Amino acid sequence: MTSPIKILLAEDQGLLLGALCALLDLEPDMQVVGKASDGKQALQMARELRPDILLTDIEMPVMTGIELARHIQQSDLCCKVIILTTFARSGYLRRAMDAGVKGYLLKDAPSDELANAIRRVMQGRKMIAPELIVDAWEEADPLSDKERRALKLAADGQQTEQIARAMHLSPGTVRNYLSSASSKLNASNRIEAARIARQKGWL
Amino acid sequence: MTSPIKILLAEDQGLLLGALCALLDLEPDMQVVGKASDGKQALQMARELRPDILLTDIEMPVMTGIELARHIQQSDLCCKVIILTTFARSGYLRRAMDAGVKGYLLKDAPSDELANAIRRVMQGRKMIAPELIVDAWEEADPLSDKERRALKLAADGQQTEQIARAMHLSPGTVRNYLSSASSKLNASNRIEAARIARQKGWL
DNA sequence: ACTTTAATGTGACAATTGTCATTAATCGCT
DNA sequence: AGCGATTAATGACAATTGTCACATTAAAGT
Repeated sequence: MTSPIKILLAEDQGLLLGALCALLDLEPDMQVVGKASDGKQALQMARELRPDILLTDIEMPVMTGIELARHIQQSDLCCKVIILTTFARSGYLRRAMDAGVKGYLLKDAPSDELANAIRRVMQGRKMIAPELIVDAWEEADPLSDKERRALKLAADGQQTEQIARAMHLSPGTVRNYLSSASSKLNASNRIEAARIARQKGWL
Repeated sequence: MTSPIKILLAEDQGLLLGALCALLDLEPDMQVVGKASDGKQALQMARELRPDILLTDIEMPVMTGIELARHIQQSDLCCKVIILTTFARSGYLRRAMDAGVKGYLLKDAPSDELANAIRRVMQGRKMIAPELIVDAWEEADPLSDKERRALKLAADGQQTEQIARAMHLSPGTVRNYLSSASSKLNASNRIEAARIARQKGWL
């Protein structure tokens, strides 16, 4: 047997970070070499520690897991990124694959599968949570950037006037954007549109 | 030293459940005697296994952690319940205290604090996440039941007409409820009202 | 029996939102 | 310069929402 698989963890939820570390350290062929609680920190540690695997959450402060994966991909590090997230959203998966990740797992999965997934990825395979494989061939995000931004603000309860100020647009234009977003998503108002978009991971 | 602290875990996120188990089993004075992935299952296991501590999430399928705590309290089990949740919402904490829980911790906390918190609770202390202690003396939930229900549906993007049908009320009445909810929460529309209510844990 | 109180409904009006057709300005491209 | 595409704005109108004053009804006290 060769040297153990060196793993770097990135997860902002302190408890899960520590617990994952305990879990993986139980595996004789793995070794957690570092723990980061945001994306930026993880990137820096990856450069120093040269892990084989970077296991990261998506939603983290400072830098998201997706951005992190993109940076790793563009660097000279030969570190395989595995995403570990709560959200079974097809939009996230698509963006993650574009960023070159090797695995996309859900926190819902039983914990004993994790170590195996890591080993498979080390062998060069890709591991995608089964719940998502079907979804993956779903529609692409139809929203424009402006539509997305307006929808986000609307979902917070801001009204047209305020959204317009925030986006440096006229109220009329904002209503146009929200209207077109709604029609693209087959929603009957901005709130429903936001809900749908969020559920698909487009928001 | 006496026998180890017997712990039952309830958590629907499979990965965290397994990882927590690994983490706690590292402590020499603790022993995880059971793992449940929903509230109902946890209640049944608590009756069979008689753990000293029940460590549970709030948001679980079938039965929430709060309901679970209430059942335990009303039973003859002398099992101390500790809530472990992502959400720093004062409403949740209040309801949890009413249900007689002995601890309320956040998943954000560093993992090494968990074992200590459990030991403290075993000694009869109460452990509340510091972020929440300030919040705890905040305002009580001002919403009526109908207001809450209407707000929930509105937050989904349903419009007055549909909400009215769902609640067997006239559209006018629904608008009245939403209006009064908004004014109670100092919101300027139903969406903002829903956002505020959700943030406080009232929804 | 006679208030009181809470829950529900109505109607009216203003404000906000949704929809659409049309126009204007800007940019890249040939 | 001229063409299409993109982005932003306008105006008009209908629909939905927010607000409030005011019935109506049915318990719940006293």
